[in-house]
Amino acid sequence: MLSYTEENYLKALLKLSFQNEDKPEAGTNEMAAYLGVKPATATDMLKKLKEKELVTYKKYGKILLTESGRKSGIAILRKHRLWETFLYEKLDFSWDEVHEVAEQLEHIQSAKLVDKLEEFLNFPEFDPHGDPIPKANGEMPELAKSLLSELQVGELCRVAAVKDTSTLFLQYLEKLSITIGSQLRVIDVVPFDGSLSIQIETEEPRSVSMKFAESLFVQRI
Amino acid sequence: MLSYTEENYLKALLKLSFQNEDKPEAGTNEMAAYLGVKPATATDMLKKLKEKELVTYKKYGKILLTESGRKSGIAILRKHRLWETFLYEKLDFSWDEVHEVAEQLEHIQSAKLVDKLEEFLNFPEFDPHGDPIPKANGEMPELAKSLLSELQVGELCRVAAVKDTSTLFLQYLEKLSITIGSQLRVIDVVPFDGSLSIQIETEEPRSVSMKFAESLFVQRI
DNA sequence: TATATAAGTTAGATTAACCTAACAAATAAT
DNA sequence: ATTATTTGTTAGGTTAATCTAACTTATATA
Repeated sequence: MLSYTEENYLKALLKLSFQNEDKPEAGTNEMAAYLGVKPATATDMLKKLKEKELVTYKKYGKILLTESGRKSGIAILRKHRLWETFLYEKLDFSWDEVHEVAEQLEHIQSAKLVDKLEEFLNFPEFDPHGDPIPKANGEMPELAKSLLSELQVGELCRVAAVKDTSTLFLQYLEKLSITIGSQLRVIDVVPFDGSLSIQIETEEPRSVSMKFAESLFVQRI
Repeated sequence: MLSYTEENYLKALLKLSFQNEDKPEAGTNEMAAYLGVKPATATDMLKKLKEKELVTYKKYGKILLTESGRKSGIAILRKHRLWETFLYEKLDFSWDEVHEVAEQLEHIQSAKLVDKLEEFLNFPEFDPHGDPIPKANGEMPELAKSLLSELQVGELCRVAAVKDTSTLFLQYLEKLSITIGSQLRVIDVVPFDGSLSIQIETEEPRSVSMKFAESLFVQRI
């Protein structure tokens, strides 16, 4: 059985492996920063995780999840995203409130609970942020995502997920009334600074920064 | 903020205070036994709780919740029972499966979560075991107590309290191994003298007098 | 009342998760 | 290639929650 903390390390490693797309390994400092602990602490924990064969790692080397570690990580991510969906859909939590609570709920131990929760929610494929919810067998529904910044003038898309999950960004989205599924059209692109003018649903076009456009995953339609 | 463990001590103390009806205080060994730790461990923790003014207690003396400690305990009990209700009603957990998971869920920190959960469940007054769910303000719905003599043949109930507190009656209860919480079923009623045949837990049915049945408060389940 | 038993405390140790400070290795910059 | 910087490790310490063993106080019994 994994401790609360061990679970957090595995989940962090998994998330980092998603972030760093093509290189799934992470470094000690990266881990420590992500988890808000000191590097020395991460080193200690990584030794323990290695002992339990959840990560492969050697002194001064890169950290990688083993198959078993990945499986555990996915199970936690699954719980996290199912709980987020529950909070959002059933308990009227807003987009930016779900994460913090799901962060606690993801550690509840009960196989039955997770599966029943999934059933109760009607086997959702994506959480409120548009991220895929792993299935019980570990598979993840794939979604053809592009960044908003990659679209051409005139293209129409649907908001699929956020790349940046910071509260500030989520609150900004809320202010713009953009949610998962919102329809956007790229009206204009300013090559000078990468900013672009977009139409949200049927509203008046408005300008957003390149940083913004690089933080939003969309699906072309 | 209270730690997971501190919360458990407060809840235990509250539960023990319910159990020992008219004397709400508990002893170190009692606490330790209830929580599955050694008495020495309980002593240490009680000192800490005293420091935080959650219990009143002096060396070799009895342990009692302060007002603040009681409030915290009730808040945890509230969460526990709301979660049990959720598991039972929404996720098809069985009666005996809910406790273990609720034991974990009760420690999730989020005022909003509890209140929204309560709303989602339609402000239930009792949990699946028939125990009252404290309201947000700490009040407890009184359980509708009936006299055993008011029940119909076939009805199932839980012993809630005694009306007669005489030693003779209490000793008789002890002999029958009936305590608060014992489950009884009315098997038969004899109109002639008001005596009735009851099944105590899963034992063989036995006969008791009308006087007996009029001295025991029960809760229908 | 004296003593035996039960109840409770203290002291010292352990483990998990964290820290700081000092050091070592790897990588980047001149 | 040498140095500077970044990255990672080690050693030693802290805190919360637990333990065992030895001790003390309170209560029950003869």
